[in-house]
Amino acid sequence: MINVLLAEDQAMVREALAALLGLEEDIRVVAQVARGDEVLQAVRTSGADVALLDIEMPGQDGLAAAAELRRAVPGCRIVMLTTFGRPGYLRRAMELGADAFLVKDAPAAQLADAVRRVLRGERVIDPTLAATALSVGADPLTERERDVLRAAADGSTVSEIASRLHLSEGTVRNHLSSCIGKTHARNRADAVRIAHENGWL
Amino acid sequence: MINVLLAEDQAMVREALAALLGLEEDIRVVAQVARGDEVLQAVRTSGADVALLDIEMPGQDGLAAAAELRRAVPGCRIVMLTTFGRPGYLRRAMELGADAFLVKDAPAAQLADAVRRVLRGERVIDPTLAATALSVGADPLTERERDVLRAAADGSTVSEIASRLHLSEGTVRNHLSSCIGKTHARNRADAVRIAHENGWL
DNA sequence: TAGGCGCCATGACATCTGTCATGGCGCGAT
DNA sequence: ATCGCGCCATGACAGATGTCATGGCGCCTA
Repeated sequence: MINVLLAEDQAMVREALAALLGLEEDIRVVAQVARGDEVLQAVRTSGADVALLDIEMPGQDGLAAAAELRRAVPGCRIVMLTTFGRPGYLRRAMELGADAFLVKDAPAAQLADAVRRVLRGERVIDPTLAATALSVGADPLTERERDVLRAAADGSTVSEIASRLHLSEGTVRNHLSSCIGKTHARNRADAVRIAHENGWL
Repeated sequence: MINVLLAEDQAMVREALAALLGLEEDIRVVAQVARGDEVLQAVRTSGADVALLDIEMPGQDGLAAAAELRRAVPGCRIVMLTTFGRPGYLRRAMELGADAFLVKDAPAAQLADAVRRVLRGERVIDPTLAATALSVGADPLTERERDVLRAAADGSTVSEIASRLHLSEGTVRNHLSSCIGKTHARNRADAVRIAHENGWL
């Protein structure tokens, strides 16, 4: 019997996935959480063999939760399950040591399949997604450039970003200009969009 | 026995929801589609009593599908099911004559509950969401302003938008300025964000 | 039929943005 | 110990953006 923990913030989706996994004879959902920062605790008390982690979650995102889990409970297998097949997500998940990466677009049968396979020591990744992730390349932005671009993502002006990050306006403009260049964007908003789609923010 | 059609583009979520509804004694999922433009056809051939429609879907969004369905098969109940509780979505769904509006954040039990209730002629809406939708007010943008703002959403420049919509650059700037004023935004990107969050795009 | 409004346009203006050159500081690698 | 690079900053410039006044056209409504 495989013990699975389910981490997903949308209650209806989470419980639906639990119902789906419940149909399998050899799988049992032993814990459910809605926040990233509750994953570790729940894995410990439930003794789950596999953690199924969504990425977009409050508290702490699924990638951070995976990193924490990998350190604290190395024996627990990690399956990332996300709406968005952003190349950067896949890359970060793999660097963190996740065992599988699934998108919610995939047929439901792949879920139970992935759970069984990671438990046998296999790693499960959509080949198409892997290919695009490799072709897109790694995040070209520096730490600080990411900070600034994130701060610009909601439509803030340069002066607002500058005061929020305690920088001069010139520095903010320089960082943004650099982001625009590195992402091959036409302007700030375009750079935000591209970075977002690639999973760099 | 209640016959339900499920329209949701993410296969894993769709099949999970089907599994969830399948646990109910009195509910049967008789059709599943992944695109908005396949809803009507599927309702007709399956003879579903209730259509469960996601909003974000390829082909045609769930709201358009609901409008089409309401006209062609008035007897079929409509339950909107969406990730985002955007006020504009709720408002449009209600104006279209949807019978229920659920967000995926809600507990799973509400799904089957809503299906049963709409079949008894009730309308089901989250009261909190209804309150915010009313307080936010209706979409203040004109048809054309929405077009222009949509075209600006991907970070396009004024000249690109102008040529795409066959307008002069001045007109585009005027429309955008008007959008910024009506949404109380600080600039174009902010206006896009606000309109998006409110479900106006 | 007169007014209101959406839509399109022009021109002028102030401001914001994006780019570039330049330079200082700190850190890690060769 | 020198080089490269991330990081921060300044100043200057061109071009993009946002605002405003103004006006024409068509449509609907009072």
